[in-house]
Amino acid sequence: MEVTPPRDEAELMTRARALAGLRVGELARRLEQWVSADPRKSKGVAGQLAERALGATAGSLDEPDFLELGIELKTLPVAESGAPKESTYVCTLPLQTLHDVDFEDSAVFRKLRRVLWLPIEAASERPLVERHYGSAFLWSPSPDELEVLRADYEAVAEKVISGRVEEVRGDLGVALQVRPKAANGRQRTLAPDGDEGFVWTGPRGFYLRPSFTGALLARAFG
Amino acid sequence: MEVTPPRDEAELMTRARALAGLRVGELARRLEQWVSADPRKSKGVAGQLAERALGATAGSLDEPDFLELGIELKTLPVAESGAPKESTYVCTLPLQTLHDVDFEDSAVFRKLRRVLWLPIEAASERPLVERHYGSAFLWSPSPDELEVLRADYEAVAEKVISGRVEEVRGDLGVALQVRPKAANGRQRTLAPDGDEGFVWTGPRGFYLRPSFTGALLARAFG
DNA sequence: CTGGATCCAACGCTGGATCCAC
DNA sequence: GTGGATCCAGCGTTGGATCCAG
Repeated sequence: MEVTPPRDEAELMTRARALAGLRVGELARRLEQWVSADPRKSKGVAGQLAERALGATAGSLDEPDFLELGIELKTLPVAESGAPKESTYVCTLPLQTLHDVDFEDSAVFRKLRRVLWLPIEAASERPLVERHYGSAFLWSPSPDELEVLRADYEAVAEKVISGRVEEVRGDLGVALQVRPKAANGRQRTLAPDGDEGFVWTGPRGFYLRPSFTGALLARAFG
Repeated sequence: MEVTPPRDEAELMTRARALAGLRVGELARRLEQWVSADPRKSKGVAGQLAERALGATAGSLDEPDFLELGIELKTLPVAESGAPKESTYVCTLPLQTLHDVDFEDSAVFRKLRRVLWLPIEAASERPLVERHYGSAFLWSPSPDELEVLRADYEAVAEKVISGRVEEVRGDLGVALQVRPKAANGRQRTLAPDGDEGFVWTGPRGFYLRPSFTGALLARAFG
């Protein structure tokens, strides 16, 4: 079952509304995709199923999920309390090429310019296939949110550019956090180290903190 | 069956001499590796079998096949006439990073600094498994050969750096040729295009022309 | 509840080259 | 014979994220 890309925002939202209340297992059945029962082996599966159901461009590299609409899809795991259960992955931290990139030209900005948030139930005692999708909502950062993101981004960029990559840890940032992003802790990649030099370090990614996405949920649902 | 890396040049040459006269199918049997009967699907297999038999470092990335000896292995398909039947792949053309690389610092130079050439029968009507390995010989470029290679390399580098990548075609070069290197013709990669700009173009590789490797054969075997 | 560690699939890139139309 | 097109395996990277120790 392949779904064509949505022609416009209205079509995308119609499809997204049709997901609200659906169990992950039911969507997997419709799309004829098997889902592992091991939680460690089914990370990301709910998001990939949603991509297929909504007609996201398959295998798009460094492009929005809905290319012609300029919209990125993110599932957002929500605990029983109503708060996000996990941080949200944004993109890889480009250690090699951060130097000549202003925030407005960054992958972070491009990814977050327009996001379709799709909440999903995330009580860890409930098996993935039993969890329900929620009501999706479109979001673009407000001027205030943009300034917070920009400040966090620039603090990270400044450290990387000046060769202090080991200071770029998870405790940085109000909204935008940096954490390891790799298959395991032994992975290594190159980062700048002073003029012309390089050091090996762990690959990292940008993430949105739960406090930030929680505020978006609150604004959307009151 | 795993073979340990050769401890020194003498051990490498002893192993290489043991390959002379051996059929590809026989070596595959000893190494317990299946070989496709479709010639299009068995490109490169004779070389990979030789690597395993001689104890080349497995999966070495951008390093010589015999790391501690600084020696690269290349099989050389030889027609009944005694001339090379194909050009020899050297390395990828690094479109992004050619700018600050002199010939002596280039991947081409590093790959060709010291090569163990392993001739192999290449009458196309003979199935791969029936073809025989020949007598291997060590080679390093003579001063004259180095100058030819350098001139070809610099001509290519000059075009790439000045943003004229579309002029970098197979008709360039006396010894060192540039040809497409990709899974298919639709592959695209980025190349410089004037100051700060980029253009999409096909990935390319450096190859040695048959006339060049033919001269090496003639020198080695008279 | 924070932040380091980890999991899978898909795709790209590299290294091994030869195929084959003109 | 030239030179553009192509084939496979192995491994790295990215994009989808969540797991889980302290």
